[in-house]
Amino acid sequence: MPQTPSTRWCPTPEQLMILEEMYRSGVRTPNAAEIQQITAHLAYYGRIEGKNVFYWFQNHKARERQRLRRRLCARHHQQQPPPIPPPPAAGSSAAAATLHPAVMHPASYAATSFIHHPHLGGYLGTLPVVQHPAAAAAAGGGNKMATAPAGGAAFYSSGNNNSSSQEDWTTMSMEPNCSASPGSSDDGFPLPPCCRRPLKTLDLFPTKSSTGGLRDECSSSKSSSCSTSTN
Amino acid sequence: MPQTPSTRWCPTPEQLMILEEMYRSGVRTPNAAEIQQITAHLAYYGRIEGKNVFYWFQNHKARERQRLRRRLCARHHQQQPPPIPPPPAAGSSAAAATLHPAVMHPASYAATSFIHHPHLGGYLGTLPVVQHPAAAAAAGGGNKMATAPAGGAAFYSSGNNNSSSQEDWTTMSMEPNCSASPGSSDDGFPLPPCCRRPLKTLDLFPTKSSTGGLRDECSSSKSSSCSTSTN
DNA sequence: GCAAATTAATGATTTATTCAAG
DNA sequence: CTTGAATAAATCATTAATTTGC
Repeated sequence: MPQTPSTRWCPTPEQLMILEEMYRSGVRTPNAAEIQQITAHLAYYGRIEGKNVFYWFQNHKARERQRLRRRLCARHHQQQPPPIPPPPAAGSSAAAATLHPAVMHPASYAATSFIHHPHLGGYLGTLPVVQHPAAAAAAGGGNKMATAPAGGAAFYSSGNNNSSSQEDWTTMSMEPNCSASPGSSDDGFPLPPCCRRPLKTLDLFPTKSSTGGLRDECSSSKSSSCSTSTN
Repeated sequence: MPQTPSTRWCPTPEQLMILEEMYRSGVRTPNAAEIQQITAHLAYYGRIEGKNVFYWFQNHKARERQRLRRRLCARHHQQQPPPIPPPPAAGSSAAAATLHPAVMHPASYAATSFIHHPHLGGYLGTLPVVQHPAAAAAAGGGNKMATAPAGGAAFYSSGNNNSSSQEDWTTMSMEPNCSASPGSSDDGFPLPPCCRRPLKTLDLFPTKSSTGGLRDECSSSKSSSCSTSTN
């Protein structure tokens, strides 16, 4: 085995820099098409797959939030506010810009601001800052791709029986052969936009408790499941 | 628009029956290839996509567990065990079989029992009961498909800018053009099986608190969570 | 008997948690 | 310890049941 078939992706510094820049620019949950673009561009700097990009944003978002919570909680506990409350990544006071209020309507994403960053000249310029993946639903493709969007992550099953898993089931939308809701329209299912609202996507500090608030995090040992209060 | 372009999949009774039968047979997290098979077969009874199958198993598993937890908790609280603890769907006393201990090793799935059910003559017979998606990793494909498995769910971004999102990024694994770990092996990435163990997958009753124990569930409050409150 | 209003189920997404590689 | 990868839990949102008023 020549060059260590590492099991997991090791982002190169360039890749990382670009990703972080994008994150700071507001990209949080790129959809399939965007991930594809990003992957293609980052591939110039080293091996990378779409799922890596997806996971990176997923993890980065989650851990940023986690870090913030932990920090906040610590401050709240020991009354010792650290100098920089929420320093996102490498930015100035991008705290307000890092995460948009997320109250925009999905339909507006399609035409949302295009970012022009020095580091990412021309690249990010072609990538609309889409906060919510569901946004594109408003665009409504014409073919089945619209119905069966594009693919996803999670459940990266390493799917390979020796069977033929060439095509991707995520994009597979089949039509009935006999009866039961005769979806005859081949290009049918215009996918009624039904513009999903931003879903909430709790920005950083959900106001709605809903278990997703700020669980323990701060309680030194993870065992104490935030048992201090009501729970 | 002829026939109600419903935004979400409405399983036909036949589809539902088959799915439940499969679930009862032990199928919990089919991998991409299996989902593809299932989808293809179910498509005979009505429109269906791969993601629908994925989501169905995901939800069914989660809600079965939830139901059990809730029930157990209720029983523990009011000391009044209900007559039929977990009557899954159309099954007999499948309670014990509904949820396997999930301690089997992934590698063993590949050769696990093939099911022959009266209702599913010949169909389920061709589908190995794979519990954990990672199982197939042991089989090891040969090409890039092995590296970028097959696709997933979650983050079904309805991905369609007007851009070209034809191909799926989930299967997209790119090679560097210049340097940085020149993954030259075209069929490379033997994908070291590294058979993931079931992850713990807190079976039903996690012993490790970790917040994921059995939160409220049973606590009367949080009623309905539907329309009356929060929203 | 039907149709609007409510409630219960459940399909679809997002977030949190966990494991393990480096 | 950091972080990529993966799964489970929580949440949102829509559809089907069910109820209620006429």
